Amino acid sequence: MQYPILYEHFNELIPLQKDAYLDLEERLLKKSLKKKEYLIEEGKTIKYLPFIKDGLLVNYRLDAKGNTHVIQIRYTGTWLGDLSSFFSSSPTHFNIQAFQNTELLLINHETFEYISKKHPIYEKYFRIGIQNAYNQTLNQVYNIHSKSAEKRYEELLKKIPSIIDDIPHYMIASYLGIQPQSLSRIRNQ
Amino acid sequence: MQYPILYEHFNELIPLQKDAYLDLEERLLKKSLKKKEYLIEEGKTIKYLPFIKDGLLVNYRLDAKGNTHVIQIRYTGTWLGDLSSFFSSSPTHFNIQAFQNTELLLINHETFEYISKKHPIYEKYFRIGIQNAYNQTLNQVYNIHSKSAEKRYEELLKKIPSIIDDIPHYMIASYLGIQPQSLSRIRNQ
DNA sequence: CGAAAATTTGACATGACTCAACTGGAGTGG
DNA sequence: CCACTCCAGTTGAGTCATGTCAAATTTTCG
Repeated sequence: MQYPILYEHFNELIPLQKDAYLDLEERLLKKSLKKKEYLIEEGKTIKYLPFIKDGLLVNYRLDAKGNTHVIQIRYTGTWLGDLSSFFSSSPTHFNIQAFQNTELLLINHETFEYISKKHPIYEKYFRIGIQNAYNQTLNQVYNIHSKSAEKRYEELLKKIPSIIDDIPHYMIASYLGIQPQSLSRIRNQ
Repeated sequence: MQYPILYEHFNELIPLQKDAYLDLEERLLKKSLKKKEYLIEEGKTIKYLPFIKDGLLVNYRLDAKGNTHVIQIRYTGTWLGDLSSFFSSSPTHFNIQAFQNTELLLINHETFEYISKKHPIYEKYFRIGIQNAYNQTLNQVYNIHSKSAEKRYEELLKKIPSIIDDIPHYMIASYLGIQPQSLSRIRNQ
């Protein structure tokens, strides 16, 4: 087994037979990103489901005025791509950028088709994984609506203390839905 | 076939064999809600996946101060429940209320287990359905971060012109993340 | 070291909130 | 069927959190 972190990740959701896992593992593609490099850029069609073997990815969208809006920040041991673009082969609206050197494992369409047909448990696995991501995002909407920027910042820091050193502050500000100046003032207390 | 709207709904995502559909249909439970009645209340554990056969549901959360925050508004032909509570048998944080008389079709655990084992295509169907809901919610986060309350209101009205007559304005305001007074002022132009 | 990028600070503007009062319509009971 | 009550919606005045614009400072990195 080459990637115990991925095997563990599956097993946390549902028990996975080792041979079913290995059947996937040997078909995974690898990709490395250097700091500041992009995994996904707006307008392209996404061909992979990316798992972060080690590193850090930030997902943002650009609005009509060219301002960036960070939607998601994900660390080692999670997935971050664009399911919609991958499954419908349509151009993505997202930009996903690494802010540390990052190692990825990729599933392409052929492999996805193969493993979900051969081992139907994978379809269930992806259902649960996406369901968890959906719940997180509903929670994100609730947080934006119910809490001040300051409180959201505090909670983020509590959840991910290292974040302040991991990515530029203007990206954290954007994730919180505020300007870098405002984050600076919040931090100044 | 008793509920062509549900059959259509499945078929829009992936082709579904009629016998597989009927196998589900005969196991569905029915539930009616009168205007203002609740489908889901905070603290309870959700036992069903609810499909809106006809009507309108609003999903909101209460914060520490007791203020309500509307997260989702869903009409006929869609699902709205709490997947997390249903699948993990944990108490929900959500309140889901009908604002018109509403007819629901319910899937319970037993039925979910039965149909997803008997017809594995359903697991794929739910994966895709949840994936679409997830994408909608990501889009919601992007909208909150990138657009003014006024613009979000305009876009909501454009997407669902009838909404202003369907539910109380204070619920629409909450969905937009603003106070009823602010919505009133926005509308006054 | 030096240029470019990121962060901070200051001054001022503004969108949305809060509190309070008022208006209008829906539903209820006599 | 009217009178009353209650709730939703509106309006006004003042406040506050965050934005905007501009400049200064600090950090990063070739």
